[in-house]
Amino acid sequence: MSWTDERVEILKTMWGEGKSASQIAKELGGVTRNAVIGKVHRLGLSNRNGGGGSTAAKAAEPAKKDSAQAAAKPAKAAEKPRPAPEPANTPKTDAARPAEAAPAAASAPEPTPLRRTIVPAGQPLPPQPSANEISPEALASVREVEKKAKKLSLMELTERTCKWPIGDPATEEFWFCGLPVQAGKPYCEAHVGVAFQPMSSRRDRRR
DNA sequence: CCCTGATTCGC
DNA sequence: GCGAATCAGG
Repeated sequence: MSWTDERVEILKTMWGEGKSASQIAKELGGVTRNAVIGKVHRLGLSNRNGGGGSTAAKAAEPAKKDSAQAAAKPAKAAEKPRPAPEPANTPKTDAARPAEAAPAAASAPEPTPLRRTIVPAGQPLPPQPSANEISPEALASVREVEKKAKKLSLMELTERTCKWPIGDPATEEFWFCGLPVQAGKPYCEAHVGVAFQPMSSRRDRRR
């Protein structure tokens, strides 16, 4: 497979939308995520904004044995042909909402058939409409997950099993989720969702 | 172990 | 230019 204009465009679009290299590679087919990343770099569009689950922009410290490329890239800011896709958004409360939620929502398209906001390639994903409150989806997925829980005991927990407790510790009805955790988090995707709340929502527990 | 992107370097 | 291997990290 070669990087045809079409494929490059898909790459640019998806990368711009925050898709991961592996996702893009899978989408394109015939290439590995390494190839995608390599291409991304060669195209000069590496640092995309994100934060969240992004681990990028960490290796700024070469610390090589040989003095190959001392000063890396002092000024790389290349303008992107992507004008602020935010026409007239008027957040009443605003309160700086970077993109903390975006990656989380786009990180698990496979397992959870939540909202599959497929964007017809062509134009980048404009705003990130889905303001993530607690989101009924999150709660729903938690309930869903609890049904699929592996019901692990304390002793069975490992570093990569969700440690979300389910049930009442005072009864027999108690176990841990046990599903695979996402990154370095203690919980699975769904439970991370409810454990790490935006600090919004949940405000009123109006019971 | 899963995953992420970054970088290097032979091709 | 390409991308596997490697690196660095969550």
